[in-house]
Amino acid sequence: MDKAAATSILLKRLRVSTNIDEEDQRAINALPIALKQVRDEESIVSTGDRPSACCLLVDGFIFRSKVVGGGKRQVIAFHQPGDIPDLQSLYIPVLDHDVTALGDCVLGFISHAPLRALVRHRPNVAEILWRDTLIDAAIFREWICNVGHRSGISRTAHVIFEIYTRLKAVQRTKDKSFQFPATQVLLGEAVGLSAVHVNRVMQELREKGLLRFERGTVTILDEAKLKDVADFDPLYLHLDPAL
Amino acid sequence: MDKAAATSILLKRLRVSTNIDEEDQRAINALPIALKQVRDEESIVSTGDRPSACCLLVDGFIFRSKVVGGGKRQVIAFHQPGDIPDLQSLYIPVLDHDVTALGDCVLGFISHAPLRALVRHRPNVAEILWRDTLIDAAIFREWICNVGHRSGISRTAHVIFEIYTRLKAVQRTKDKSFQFPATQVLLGEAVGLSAVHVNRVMQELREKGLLRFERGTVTILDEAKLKDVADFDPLYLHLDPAL
DNA sequence: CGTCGTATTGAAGCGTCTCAACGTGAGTGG
DNA sequence: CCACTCACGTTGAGACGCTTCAATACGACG
Repeated sequence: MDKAAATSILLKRLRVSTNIDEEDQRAINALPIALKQVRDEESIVSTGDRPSACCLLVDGFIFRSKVVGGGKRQVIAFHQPGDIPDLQSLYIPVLDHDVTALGDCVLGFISHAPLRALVRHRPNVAEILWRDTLIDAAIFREWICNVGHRSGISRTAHVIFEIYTRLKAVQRTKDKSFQFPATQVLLGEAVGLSAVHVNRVMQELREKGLLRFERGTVTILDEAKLKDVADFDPLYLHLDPAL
Repeated sequence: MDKAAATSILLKRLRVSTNIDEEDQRAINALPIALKQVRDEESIVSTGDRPSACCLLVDGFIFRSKVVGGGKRQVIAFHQPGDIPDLQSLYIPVLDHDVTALGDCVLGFISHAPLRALVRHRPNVAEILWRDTLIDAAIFREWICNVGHRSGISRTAHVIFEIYTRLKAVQRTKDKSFQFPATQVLLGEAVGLSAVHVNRVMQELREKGLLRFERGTVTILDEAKLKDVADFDPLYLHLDPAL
């Protein structure tokens, strides 16, 4: 895993739009990226930090979380390769949540200065990055609905189906299964359920033949039914930038 | 309420940063804004729409919502004058939620074309607008925590304290009270509680001497205690752009 | 081979929901 | 100006989803 791999992931992500021209690509290629390995559960940036770089997730998973009254933790997002989980730090200096590695992963740090310069001089790139943060927000909105109005089984199915859909979009699923090293405890922190209840929900999902969730790998057994139980409509992911 | 008033609200909002220069202000002043009155509960834009303009809230309140399985509605945001609730439509063509008037209000529509041109030629303005959408996202994150991990009374206190804090920041509160024409049903849709339970929570908040919520006006009785019950930390609002 | 994190199971408790009834005030038409 | 209506707020009672606590099982790892 080297700098070229990181640049390639970034380019792939930005090139979803046809607006990127050769000049833009050259500028992106010229971007300095500092690679770093982090291990499972390792903190990347935390609440109150004022980072001077953004972090591109090159390989592995990341989650973002906030601490809610009395020390409980709410997971607010899961990220996959290609995502820049703290892109907002470019324009909001103080971080209002924590970013943590979910399993071992590879990061590429891009300093704010060159990134800001890129955004200033390459409006096409700026638009795509802005758009990326807007989709981030769209996912947050869906998560509000998820924890706000769906039942335990439905919301659990929903987060998993979301991850599945996003991974499939970048060819990171094998058949109907994918790696996802979250524990039931962490999943509970994401959907606002106790770990005990997540466990019961998982059993129900398994018994109903919808999915298996075991030791870091998820297998979708019945995609249509799962989507139905999850009350999942992919519109909010805005996967096709033309739409 | 005329176009000058709308432009003034917009300028005030954008000028939070010292980065805006005279040239930027001229460009903002030149922006065509079409005023429109809408009445309580009237739909402004809906899921699936492809708006060709963004809407600046000039006076009144707006809420955004999504429909969750089986017709239930989740309110995902409340907006106040100066906000542009559908700014994201500038770069995400299809809307993934509904935008509705909360009480009668005055809107200023700004077409995408001149807004995109402004963003292209005035990077200072682009940054502030981008920042605005990032703060929007920060508020969504906090709402996930709210519905995910807080008790009924705490989450209800939290939304109200958030509105209070944001209104105070733009001098739209009188002493410790402000206008807010939401019903208990709508509030329930925002915090993920039934209307019946919101009612009971409101009684508890009143009995504890924390706040009164009556016919469109909210009065904060004990700011410190309410903040405590709400588990409220204003960091996520990023009110001071210098921080 | 013991230890520790994770998954699993059971049972009791409670926060919130649902249903259903009733109160209240504002607006409307006769 | 009264009677009607309707939306909103309020109250009570029973049901249920989920939590908490506590104990056990399992598997990875030093």
